[in-house]
Amino acid sequence: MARRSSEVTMGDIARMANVSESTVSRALSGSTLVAEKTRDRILEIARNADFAINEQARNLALRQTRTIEVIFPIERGTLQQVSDPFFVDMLAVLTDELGKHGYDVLMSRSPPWDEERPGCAFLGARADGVIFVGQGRHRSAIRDFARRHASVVAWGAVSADDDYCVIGSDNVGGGRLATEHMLKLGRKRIAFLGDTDLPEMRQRFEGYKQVLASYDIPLDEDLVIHTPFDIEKAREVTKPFVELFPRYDGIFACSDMIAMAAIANLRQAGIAVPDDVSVVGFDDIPSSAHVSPPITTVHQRIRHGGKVMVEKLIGILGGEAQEPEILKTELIIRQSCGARVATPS
Amino acid sequence: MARRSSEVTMGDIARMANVSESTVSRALSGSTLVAEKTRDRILEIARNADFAINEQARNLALRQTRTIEVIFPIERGTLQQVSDPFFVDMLAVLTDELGKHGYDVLMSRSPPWDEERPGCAFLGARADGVIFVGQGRHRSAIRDFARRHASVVAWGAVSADDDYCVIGSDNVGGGRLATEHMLKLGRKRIAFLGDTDLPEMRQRFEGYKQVLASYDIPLDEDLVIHTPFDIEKAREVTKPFVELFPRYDGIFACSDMIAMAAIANLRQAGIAVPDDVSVVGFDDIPSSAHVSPPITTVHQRIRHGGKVMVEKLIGILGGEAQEPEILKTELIIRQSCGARVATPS
DNA sequence: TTGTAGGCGTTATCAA
DNA sequence: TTGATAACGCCTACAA
Repeated sequence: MARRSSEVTMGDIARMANVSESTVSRALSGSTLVAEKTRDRILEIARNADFAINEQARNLALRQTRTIEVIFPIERGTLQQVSDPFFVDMLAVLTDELGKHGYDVLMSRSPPWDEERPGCAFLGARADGVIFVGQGRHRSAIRDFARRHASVVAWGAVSADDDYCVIGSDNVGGGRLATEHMLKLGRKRIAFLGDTDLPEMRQRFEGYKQVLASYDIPLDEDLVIHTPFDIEKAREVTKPFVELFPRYDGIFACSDMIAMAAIANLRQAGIAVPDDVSVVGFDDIPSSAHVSPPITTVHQRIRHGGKVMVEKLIGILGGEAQEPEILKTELIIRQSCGARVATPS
Repeated sequence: MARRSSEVTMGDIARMANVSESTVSRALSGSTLVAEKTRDRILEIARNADFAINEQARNLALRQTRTIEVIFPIERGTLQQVSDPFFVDMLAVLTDELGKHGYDVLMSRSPPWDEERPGCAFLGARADGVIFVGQGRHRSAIRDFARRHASVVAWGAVSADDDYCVIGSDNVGGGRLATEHMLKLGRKRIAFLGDTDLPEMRQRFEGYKQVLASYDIPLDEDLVIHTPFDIEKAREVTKPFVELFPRYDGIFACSDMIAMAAIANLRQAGIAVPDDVSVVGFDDIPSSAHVSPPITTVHQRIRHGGKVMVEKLIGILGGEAQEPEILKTELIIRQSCGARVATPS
């Protein structure tokens, strides 16, 4: 139903045009060192022959790849996790921004060191640089990788001892915003839903704890629920949690998807959001504004973050050192935490 | 903060080990034509030197790319469109499946012919094959591309006159399922929300019309609303539409995101779903089961579809012709269309 | 078991 | 303005 292309090379075109390969190369690259007539003739021939340049060879000669590897270090099998709109948005931004700079995007779901060949530190210098979208549980591996190999930029939890360039949201601040918002609304017992094994979530948890402490509220371990990202699993995990009501009157969910799962369970149990329980999410994914109730959430500047990562990486490729950057987060107040505030009439 | 890798080549390793380049090559590729001692010594040296093989050169020599280009032909600027979980799920599946076959994934958001170089039919044979995730408004361009160049597989509306391998859902059937479900529940005036410029949506619209016809219900053009995918825009577009109530008592939305947007507007206008209006979506995205009300929708077998596309493409690369395939759709009944049915007690 | 030589398709340098 | 020629880094006969 479809055939391989005919693999015409510059040599073939050269032969057809009765010129040398170099002339063909010049004509195709728009060099001024070719007579206009010659160029036009060559282009015509190339077009008719369905010539497609071999980028591998070209890049080899030019000593470049013009490719950036974008890695989503996500456990295999947990497909749903990627469905989190966060990843898509990020991927779309990265693809666009890298494209503007002339780079292609090589997608990976596993870090390069998973694919070792004997003797190769890692499989293939197939990209000029690498962007990790999330560091997951691989921080030290990434650090090691960055030290030895390609230019690296990562999205995730920024910390003082990073020795590669990390860009990420102010998760601690975001956690504070979310928690404090509910306390100010008069909520007293705020639960935390998220996976504190992940550095970013741990930072959000940190912000949560800070605010509790500043309000002299002791941390209730029973209200800290280890909740995965995947909405199905989050739904399962939060089902028994819902029964703890009324031990809590507020929920800080580490992502909007988790917030949705929790709200679904609460509703099913006849617990009203926000009347009985306030909920704040994290991410500000597109649909969070359009569900019922619209979710109050901590906005992450994903678009901006993607742009910054690309800029930094380009900088690094150009030989400049780049500083990490922490992006401000912002509380988007909707209706899931307290009608008193959200629906002034 | 990160340096380029030192670009050690096989030649360097060879020199360090006092052997020829070919021996290094053999050692690294696990050939049996190397003495074990030699190999171990070479591997040791390579590892210490942080050697990373240059895949470009390797692939050039092997006359392969081991790369598949995955194209999401989505208009630039409409970032949100990609956020549709459909795309992410598909991308994740494709990445996994292609990975199993040893292929890397090159992401693109624009078709190759957008990046013409003078004289090149398209920029670069940078992949062994191409997967189009959605054909958008580019059908004839894709057809042309497929005829002349790489091995192509596409996701989208399957039609009899395709001359390349298209995989897609039974959209007509899905449209029928959705529409008929509401009619059977006693709804009489079903609205259609979607972008009929896109072939897949047109097929769903086709199914919708077929059912109306079989029920002797005339098509009411005012109830056919040209609605974009992006949830924000869908929300805007459906706002005035909501005011047409009660001219309709059912809505067939071409995607779950559109359904969500419509439901949000209905609720805001005080119109109850499903009591006043039934809503059926399309896609069965993960969150559709966890919003309120849970959305009745037409399930697309995305995972399966992705696998099939990869299998077909691999087949084509192996020289076998491949047939197009239409994937069954299934109605997932939840609560957005009629409590009578969805909540038996 | 190892080395030599030629080639993969392109670009760049140097002559002509 | 054009054409040899030598890279680019790796692979693979063929020879030793």
